[in-house]
Amino acid sequence: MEKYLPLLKKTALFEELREEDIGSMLKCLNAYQKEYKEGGMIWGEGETVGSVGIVLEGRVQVVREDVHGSRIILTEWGPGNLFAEAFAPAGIKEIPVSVFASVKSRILFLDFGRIITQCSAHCVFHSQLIRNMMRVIARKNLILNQRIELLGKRSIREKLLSYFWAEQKSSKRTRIALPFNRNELADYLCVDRSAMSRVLGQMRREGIVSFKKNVFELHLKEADSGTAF
Amino acid sequence: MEKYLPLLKKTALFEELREEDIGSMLKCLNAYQKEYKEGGMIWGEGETVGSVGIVLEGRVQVVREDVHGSRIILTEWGPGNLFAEAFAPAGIKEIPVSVFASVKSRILFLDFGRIITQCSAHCVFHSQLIRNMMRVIARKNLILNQRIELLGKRSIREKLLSYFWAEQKSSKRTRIALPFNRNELADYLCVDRSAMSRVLGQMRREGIVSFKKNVFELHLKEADSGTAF
DNA sequence: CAAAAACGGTTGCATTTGCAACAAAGGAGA
DNA sequence: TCTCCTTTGTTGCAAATGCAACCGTTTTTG
Repeated sequence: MEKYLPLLKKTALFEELREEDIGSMLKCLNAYQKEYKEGGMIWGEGETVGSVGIVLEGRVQVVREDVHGSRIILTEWGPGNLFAEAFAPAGIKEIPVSVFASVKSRILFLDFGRIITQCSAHCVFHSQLIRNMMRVIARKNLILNQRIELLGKRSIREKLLSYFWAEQKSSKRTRIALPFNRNELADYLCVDRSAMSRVLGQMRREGIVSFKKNVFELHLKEADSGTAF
Repeated sequence: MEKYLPLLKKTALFEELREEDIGSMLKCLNAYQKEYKEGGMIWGEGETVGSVGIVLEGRVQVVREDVHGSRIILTEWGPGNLFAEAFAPAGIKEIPVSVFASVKSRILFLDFGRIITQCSAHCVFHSQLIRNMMRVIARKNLILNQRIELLGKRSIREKLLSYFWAEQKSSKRTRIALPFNRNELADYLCVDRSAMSRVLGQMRREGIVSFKKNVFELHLKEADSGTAF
């Protein structure tokens, strides 16, 4: 466990807490780890969930399957990120989504009830933890709003560009390694894979992106977007 | 103010608190009201916001304008609902959205800092208030996820049907009065207004919806959806 | 009351998209 | 190495969508 303390210290949930305190808090939060292989299901739709997950290694996808079998990737998270943090505080019993490990992953689970309940006098960090939890959920809220904006774009091209810009901005690199293969990217942007492939090909021929496998490079600044459509 | 106490008691923020306590809490939270006329701007994109809003009367729309001028209605709230509750806890200074009153509205503002700060010993309700605040934000999180799912639908028809079903389910009526005119509905579903109008016309001719102005009736249960596409 | 603005529907047309089927390329395992 | 399976790109085609323009109706406003 010690191995992951530096990572945990950097997560939003443990912000402003000291590394040496986190260890003792984890016990207080009934923490346990579990490993998942690629494609392994962490939670299935309809399950009852009372804990939050933190990605220690690997990546997870929060997914929802339509009645018609069409699949949408709601969110995707890598190391240091929390997931399923909103269900318990919202009073949701059966979660409306499934969560998968998209690659071999190691997940840390924390008892949600313990996070928001002031335990005993000696655990003085709880109020900080609650504040942090609120911040985590609030930030996720903003991320979801950005996602809504992305999905509101009218064309595949705009969705791709918006997504690339956002990734570029957050990673601060021009070359970005997407956490998706083409199928997953299409499910994330909510478009048809082959149609997306066609648009990607057009954009490549026009010289505004280049890519190889899941590594993309954008030869267009956001400021140029006026010329892109 | 007393006039609105019954409404406030029913809001998620004051859940499990007694009506007579809410009055004194409002002072503690620096509460003040303001009235807006139809179309009045409550906050503009880029403004600094440290308070949360509660709709007392009327309706508000949280909106974001694209660079190209295309407009998307992120969320829409009526009496009893909170808005802008995520910015302050997320540490956002300049809000990335605008908020309008879509009809004549009366808004109650609460100082966010005061909500999450344990004030003094005599205000014993604060921990309940913080728990409630977390629940509010978490629930909104789920609502945003539903919105993402809606926008993930591939056709205007599916978006319309999903929206109608959701409205029907939450209002528990077959006839639903939408809080949108056609332009706004299109901006909410992120589609072209005239294209939407065309699809609505088709659906009407097929007999699966009827509508007059903003009152819609759906002659199709969700279970029938297999036949609808 | 009259003019202006807002609203909602319609239509033609070019483009985009979804869908299905197939082909090429790459990887994993026997 | 060969085979099988997954991934990615391509293509034809019908259908859906965005866009722009226009028109009739309703609502607002001076």
